[in-house]
Amino acid sequence: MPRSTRQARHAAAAAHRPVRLQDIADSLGVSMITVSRALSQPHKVSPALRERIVAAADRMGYVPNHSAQALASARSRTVLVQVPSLSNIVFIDLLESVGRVLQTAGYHMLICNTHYRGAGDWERVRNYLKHKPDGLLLTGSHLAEQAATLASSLALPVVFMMAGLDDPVTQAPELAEFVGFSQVQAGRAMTEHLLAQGHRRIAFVGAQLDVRVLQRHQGYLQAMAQAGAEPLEIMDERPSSMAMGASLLTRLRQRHADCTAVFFCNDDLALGALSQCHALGVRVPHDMAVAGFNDLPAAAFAVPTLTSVHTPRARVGERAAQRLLRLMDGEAPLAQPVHDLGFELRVRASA
Amino acid sequence: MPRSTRQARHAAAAAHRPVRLQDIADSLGVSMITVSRALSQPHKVSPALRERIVAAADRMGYVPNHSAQALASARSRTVLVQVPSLSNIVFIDLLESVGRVLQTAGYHMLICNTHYRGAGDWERVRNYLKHKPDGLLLTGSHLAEQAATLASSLALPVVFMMAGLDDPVTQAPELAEFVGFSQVQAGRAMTEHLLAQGHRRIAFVGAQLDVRVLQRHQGYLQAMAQAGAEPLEIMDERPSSMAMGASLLTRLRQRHADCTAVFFCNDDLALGALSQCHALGVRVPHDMAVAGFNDLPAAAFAVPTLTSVHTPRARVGERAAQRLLRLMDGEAPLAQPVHDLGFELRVRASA
DNA sequence: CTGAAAGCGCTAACAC
DNA sequence: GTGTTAGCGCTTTCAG
Repeated sequence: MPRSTRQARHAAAAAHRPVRLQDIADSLGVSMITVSRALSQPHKVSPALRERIVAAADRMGYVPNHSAQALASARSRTVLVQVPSLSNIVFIDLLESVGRVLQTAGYHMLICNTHYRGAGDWERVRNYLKHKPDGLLLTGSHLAEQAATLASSLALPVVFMMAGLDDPVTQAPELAEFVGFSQVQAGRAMTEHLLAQGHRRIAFVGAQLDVRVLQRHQGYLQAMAQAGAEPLEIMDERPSSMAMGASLLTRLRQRHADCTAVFFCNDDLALGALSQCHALGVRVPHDMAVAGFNDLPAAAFAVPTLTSVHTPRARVGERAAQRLLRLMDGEAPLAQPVHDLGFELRVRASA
Repeated sequence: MPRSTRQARHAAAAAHRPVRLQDIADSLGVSMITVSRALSQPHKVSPALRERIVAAADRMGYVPNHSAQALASARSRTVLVQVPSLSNIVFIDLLESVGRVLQTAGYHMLICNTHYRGAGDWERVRNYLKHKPDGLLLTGSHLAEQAATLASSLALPVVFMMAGLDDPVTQAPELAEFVGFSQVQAGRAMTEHLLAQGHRRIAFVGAQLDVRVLQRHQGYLQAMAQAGAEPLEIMDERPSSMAMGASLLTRLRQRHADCTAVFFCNDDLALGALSQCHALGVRVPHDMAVAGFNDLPAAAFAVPTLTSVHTPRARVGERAAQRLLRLMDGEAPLAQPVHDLGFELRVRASA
């Protein structure tokens, strides 16, 4: 930092130095610790004094110093929440509900966006550990192994969201639980729905091939195999988007002209495809049935309305946060640490 | 905390106590401060020693304690970012780009979701000040006044996002800048476009009436007044959504049957309305022209494609973060502290 | 280039 | 119910 800056900063600080506990204590002629208690453990201070202290703190504009609190108490009241992306509404809903629960409990949320880096995810998460979170909320079981080494050595509770239902995680941390639903079963259920409609030439189209997409794909394969139908797939690693859905639909029509139904790994792709069908004059579902996954708000308003799998994102976040709060409170993990919140097929006009 | 819990925690901590600078120093027979410097100001330590220290830190699994760093250095390397909602993609895009810039610069982001509380927003923000952020990124000028008192007394730099272009903020903090575009002008431009198409009976439909929506409405009113057209409005305080758009469209048709064009305050409403038009057999744009605002990805894929105003959200976040970094670095605010990043009309099929 | 001393603001533990 | 003492892990002086 340049010299002049430091001086300026110092001058400002000197002019308006933040109020500390000691300042309040001095102004009232009591000890600092009493002020501390009055503010954070009110029942330990006599009502009369407590009131005077709270009033003084208010008047003087006291703002606690979180770093000092965390350092002295060895509790940061902070939870590290990892998500692979902010562009996917699934994770936004997760963050929203997690945030609500944690906020109510007086915890703050540190968000780590790993940008779908896959293998590099852990490095990102690691970078946030310096904040000494009291607990971890992770999406995706691919972090389980590393989290295990870390969390068990630090005795840090972890809850995995949207994971652990399909691949019973062997390397999981001791203080861990899992909240989600079975992506495999969900993929399977949708495929079975399409089969039940009489379709045999059913394609699976995936993009942004992360763990969850591959699991849905597995479910698709299982259902197709069981029905003795030949799988038709288009898998593209590039990020998912409506534009991508439109272009994949075109590719699908070229590559598998006889295909009568398509199961997209998410609604963004499906919605883009729906739009492309309209543009190409492909009638949905008459010429081609289209299904998605996640049940975005837009699915029910598409033309035609989109058949999809509704996933309990908000409830996953809520439950995960609630469980983590208990674990951070010292409770032992449940004997059955896997919470299956299920999913629902939403059959609409497109398939 | 129950007694047993505390003991368990303590036992675990004793077993695997986190590595401190002192531990590394001891293992190498140097002083703690040298280790500190080797890790955070490498140029101040001889290359040979530095290398040994870094290796040891790595081997021992050292993780710095952010609270201790912040407390000792009086810099938290944390930025408080306030958004009114996570359900609105506008703010997600903002967070995404802000996050990218800050992460690169080694800052962490503390997200404060104020849930469109309006007047209560400041209380929420206040609650995060205990983390002693080095800077503030706020959305909405309604926080300017309170931020001014606070920030100037704390010498905290602030950048306002999506604000300050319409209502020259008088009470702004000294160390403040503004990044956004004129919502009023944007609302006006869209209305003028509809007027230019020959429409006279143009309605404005708003929901979730926050500052920005009201500003767009102002622009609409200005354009209508200038054209000598009578304004038709439906304003609903409830949260915005596609479902709400559908129901507001119905209400509009009932209340103003002769209306030929409608300007929705955002794309969510407009997309829901488009769907409802389809359901009601209202041909767009023939029977009714429909326009939105924000240019969501879905706008270009709607049927028919949706005319909207494209807003530079990602660029706003990026610029705001960049400017805040400079301010936190001690630079003086620009003489012209208002950054107008403009907007673009995206004329498509619906209007 | 390296080190010693002091202290950031707060809370845990133990008095009284 | 209130106070005293000590220390959390690190960085900032200021010395050499």
